[in-house]
Amino acid sequence: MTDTHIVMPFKETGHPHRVCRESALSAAEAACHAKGIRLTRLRRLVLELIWGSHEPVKAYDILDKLRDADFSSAPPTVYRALDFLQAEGMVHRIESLNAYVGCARPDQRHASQFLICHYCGAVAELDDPEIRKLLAKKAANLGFRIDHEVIEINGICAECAEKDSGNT
Amino acid sequence: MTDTHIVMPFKETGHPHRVCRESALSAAEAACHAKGIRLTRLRRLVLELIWGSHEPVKAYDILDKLRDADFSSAPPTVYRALDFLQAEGMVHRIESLNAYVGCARPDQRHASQFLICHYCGAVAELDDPEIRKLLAKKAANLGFRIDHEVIEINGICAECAEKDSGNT
DNA sequence: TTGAAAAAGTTATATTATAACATTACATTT
DNA sequence: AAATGTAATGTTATAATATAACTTTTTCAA
Repeated sequence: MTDTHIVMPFKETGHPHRVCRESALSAAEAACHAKGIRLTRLRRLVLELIWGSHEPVKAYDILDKLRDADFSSAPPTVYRALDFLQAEGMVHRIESLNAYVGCARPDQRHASQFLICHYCGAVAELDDPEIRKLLAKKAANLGFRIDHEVIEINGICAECAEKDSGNT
Repeated sequence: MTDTHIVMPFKETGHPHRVCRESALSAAEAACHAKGIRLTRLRRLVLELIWGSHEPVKAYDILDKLRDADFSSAPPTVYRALDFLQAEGMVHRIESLNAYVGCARPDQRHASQFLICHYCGAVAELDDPEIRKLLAKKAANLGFRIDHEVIEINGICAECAEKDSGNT
């Protein structure tokens, strides 16, 4: 048996993604209020755009959309918002894609393991204690002090694998 | 006990890094000859430059050095060589650094786990079967088919941790 | 209300990477 | 050796990603 915590699954189960987004935004607002930091209109909008899909979103795509909301569409605008959201754990950067995904659990610091489907582009986020512990142990064996883990597993998700085998 | 395979340690043990480099280059030449592919002067030089240190090397830094050897220093020159070397398993790309390291074991396909010391900049490469298996198991539980793993653990290596605690 | 700090705007530029086409080098057949 | 085809490299242009440095605006608290 596994105690894998699925922070974000590939496919929403029983509700539209809009629900994820709304709940993430409410949580973000509450968290910022609690911490005394500001989820400004810009930051909120960037977070909203990132939550627009299960797929990682690129900085310049966000930037294009900011124009529609009358924000400056100069790069620093989006990168600053992204920096803030990352620092507060509301979004994660996917290094191998230069793209950003929302995090459903900004409240607790956690290690993430991302599964990236290169067929549909969706990303799932896990926080698996066994993986975390094993890596910690291996690192410790070498006297290495872990600061941050980048774990991005590329492959094909269950749904796409099925579709794929359907074709011939 | 662990069966972690250390593909490349942080610190060479008992020999200068030059020895690693020379042996990597000889191995590369032999491998290319055996496979009937060409380790041209350009490709060999790029590989040599990457093996120049334990630290990941950036594409444009390589490019600068190619100029000294009378190669075109236009970006495609280096990116094509890097593509070739990666495809043949002679170098790995570190996604979180946009940089490249030599691989001491180009002969066998393997998963890699990189430990990156953000103090000294050095990178170690592991191929740990336990990690590989655990990730495979976790992925399989979700019906996910792994294609390629990006595992880049950021932190402080043993040697730097020591130095660091030395200062106060 | 005003002054400090935080956020956002603005301009410029750095860094990383690829597309598309031209030329050269190499290996093979003639 | 000449002709040919392919692989490799050169060249030019540009795309994509990201940051520096400075200005203006907003916010909030004294």
